[in-house]
Amino acid sequence: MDNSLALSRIKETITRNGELFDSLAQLYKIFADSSRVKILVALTQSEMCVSEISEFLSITQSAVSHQLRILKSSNLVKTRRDGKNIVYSLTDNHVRTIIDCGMEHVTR
Amino acid sequence: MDNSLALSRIKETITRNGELFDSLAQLYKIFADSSRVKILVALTQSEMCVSEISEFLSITQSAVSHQLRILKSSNLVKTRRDGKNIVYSLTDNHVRTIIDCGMEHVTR
DNA sequence: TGAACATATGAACAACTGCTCATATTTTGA
DNA sequence: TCAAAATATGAGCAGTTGTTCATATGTTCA
Repeated sequence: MDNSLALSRIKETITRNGELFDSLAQLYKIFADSSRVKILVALTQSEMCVSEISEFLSITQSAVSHQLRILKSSNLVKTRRDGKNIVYSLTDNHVRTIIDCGMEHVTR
Repeated sequence: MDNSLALSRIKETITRNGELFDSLAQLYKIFADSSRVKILVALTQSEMCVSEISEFLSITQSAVSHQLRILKSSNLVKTRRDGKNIVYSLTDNHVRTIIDCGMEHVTR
């Protein structure tokens, strides 16, 4: 059987949409770190500030802050000020969906 | 408002299920590379052998082979021999689901 | 059998990542 | 107004990752 026609169509798809798949990999890169995943999972439960997050991650406040900056610049979380605290929360429900989706695979 | 009770429950959840979230991050790490994503997307369309994959990725055959080894050892793809060729295909539909899920976010 | 083809493997390297430490910035409340 | 508290930022570093090059392994078919 000759499937070279199908293959060239696939090749075309991958080549033409290359940047799209780059963004996809870029998105997954954000979820590809244990600290960030835990932060995001926690935020699916409740908004919280940096020091609260630091409490259950065994990394410094500085490290948490660095990670939150990555999450914010990727538009996965947003902030609001509450006195001395900066309160972080998820921007939308996409994060929840993506985590649930991966969880389904991990716990299968 | 005092939400310290809720917070300690979240902290408990994150701490107790730490390894689970580690695996989740580990899973996403596999999707966090442009070459691997493109390989997986291609395989959602059709099974194919190493040289065919090399054709539409701008990396060497060796690099493709290295990536396929990662995908195989993570159980995302399986192989069968067909003469001189090793044909790769997805082990199940989880991969498709995860890609679709991320795609939804990227193309929104 | 042996040359040609397809794939796998190992070493080496540059680029990237996540962390800590030190310090800067911003806000509160006495 | 100023010390204390909360967060952000930058430099530096060790560990990881994706690639290439060279080469090994395995398969076909003349």
